[in-house]
Amino acid sequence: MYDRTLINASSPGDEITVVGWVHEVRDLGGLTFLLLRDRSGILQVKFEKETLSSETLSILDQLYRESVVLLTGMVVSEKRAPTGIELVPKTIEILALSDPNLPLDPSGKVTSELSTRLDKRCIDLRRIETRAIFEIRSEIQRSIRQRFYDIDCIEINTPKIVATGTEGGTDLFPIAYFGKEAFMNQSPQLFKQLVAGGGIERVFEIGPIFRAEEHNTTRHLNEATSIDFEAAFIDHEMAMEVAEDIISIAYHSVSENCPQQLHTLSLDGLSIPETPFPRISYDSAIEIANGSSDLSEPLEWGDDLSTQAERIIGSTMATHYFITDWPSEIKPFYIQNHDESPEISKGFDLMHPSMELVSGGQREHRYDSLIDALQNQGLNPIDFEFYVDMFRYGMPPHSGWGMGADRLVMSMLQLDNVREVVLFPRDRNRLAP
RNA sequence: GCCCGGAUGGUGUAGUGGCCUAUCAUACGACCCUGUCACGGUCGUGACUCGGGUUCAAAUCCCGGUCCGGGCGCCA
Repeated sequence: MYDRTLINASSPGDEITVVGWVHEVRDLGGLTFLLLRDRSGILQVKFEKETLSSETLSILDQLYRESVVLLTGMVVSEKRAPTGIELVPKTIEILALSDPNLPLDPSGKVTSELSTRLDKRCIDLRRIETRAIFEIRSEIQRSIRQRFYDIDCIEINTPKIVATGTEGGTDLFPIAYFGKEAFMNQSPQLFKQLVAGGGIERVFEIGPIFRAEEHNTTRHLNEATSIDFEAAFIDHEMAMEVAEDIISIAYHSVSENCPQQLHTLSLDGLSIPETPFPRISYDSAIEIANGSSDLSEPLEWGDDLSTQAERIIGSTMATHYFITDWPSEIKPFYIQNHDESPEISKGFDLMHPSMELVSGGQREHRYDSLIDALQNQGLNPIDFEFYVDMFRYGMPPHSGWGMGADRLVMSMLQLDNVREVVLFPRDRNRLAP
């Protein structure tokens, strides 16, 4: 559209055309500085009034912050300028005028509440901090995708409209489907198993999941992005190795490729968690929690870990860690149990000190055991026929996991609300934009 | 689902019964200013979530609604 030069690619002596947003105007009287912002940075433009035409002066007068302009001119070296260079303009053209009453301040002089920022996300995206978050999120997904390809995975897409839930169907969003009962899928779980256990063996998917729980926390959403992995002929131990490798590669890539964005977020020298992550059993997790005086209610074997318990264990571990050997009864039916002690499962969780990041395990691939497991959890195998039936035709041993992409970004960037890392979050009361 | 908290100019805030004709910052307008970099200075514009109640008097107390934030449960 325009043959333009990016701000960070312009150097002294260049005759350039730049386009972008008016970040700020500083009128000193005879001299006016305009700070122009594009996706690459901010450039100071100098207007000396006595050299300007009345036309240019009147344009300058209408330029509210966040208006979009096109400027041509000469880049000069100027040590008094913030970036060491400034633009001496020849022409200025307004591409889009902005209303002066901005719904939030992209220059960051006045802070805005998260809810205001989410309501006006388009304007919020003009803040360099917000942009840094999504640039990093993209790098995380790019590097993870790359790693999956490197370990021979195929990227798949499974349906988001389903007839039945993963673990029952209580917390699903019902939708109208030509007169039939249907739901938004809460997880690709069953489908990715069918693909991995089909002929493809190694698969991954990065896609949306939907949960209808009316929770109200800073780490839950009703629409989230899940990074799913599933592979045939690997056990839960190997699946854990893949999980920690994926986390590790994400940290390394961001550290290496996003120094500018990390700096913007005051995260210079991002610390990279060391692998392998410690593995602790469910039993010792309970022990750690119960050994703390901060725990208000002691846990009994078979209880799920409370948020408080998770925090206590997290601060004790002080790094990413796995919890293994969970009681079978609190893991889903598709998780395989240890043959020698069936009350213990081959399920695992990968925890960040502040929250759960990954849930996975070795799957039950034996038809009879799977039917038993379904029934033990009060589910009707008939409801899962499309899935269960396939286990009659040579389902290989397989394992996998699902990782909360939003939580990965949130925990890496030490943000206190998952909505910060989702462009247009869906929560209990937010459905737009 | 249970529980707690909040709503004041465009934005972010101060204000716990009369001192509020409501503070400050930013924004916007006018004027001054040729090296700002959160530019500065002077003046100005602009707001109490809605409905009901208590009171001589309500932004402030009470009840209800709406909207929002958060904790727990559960999970990714």
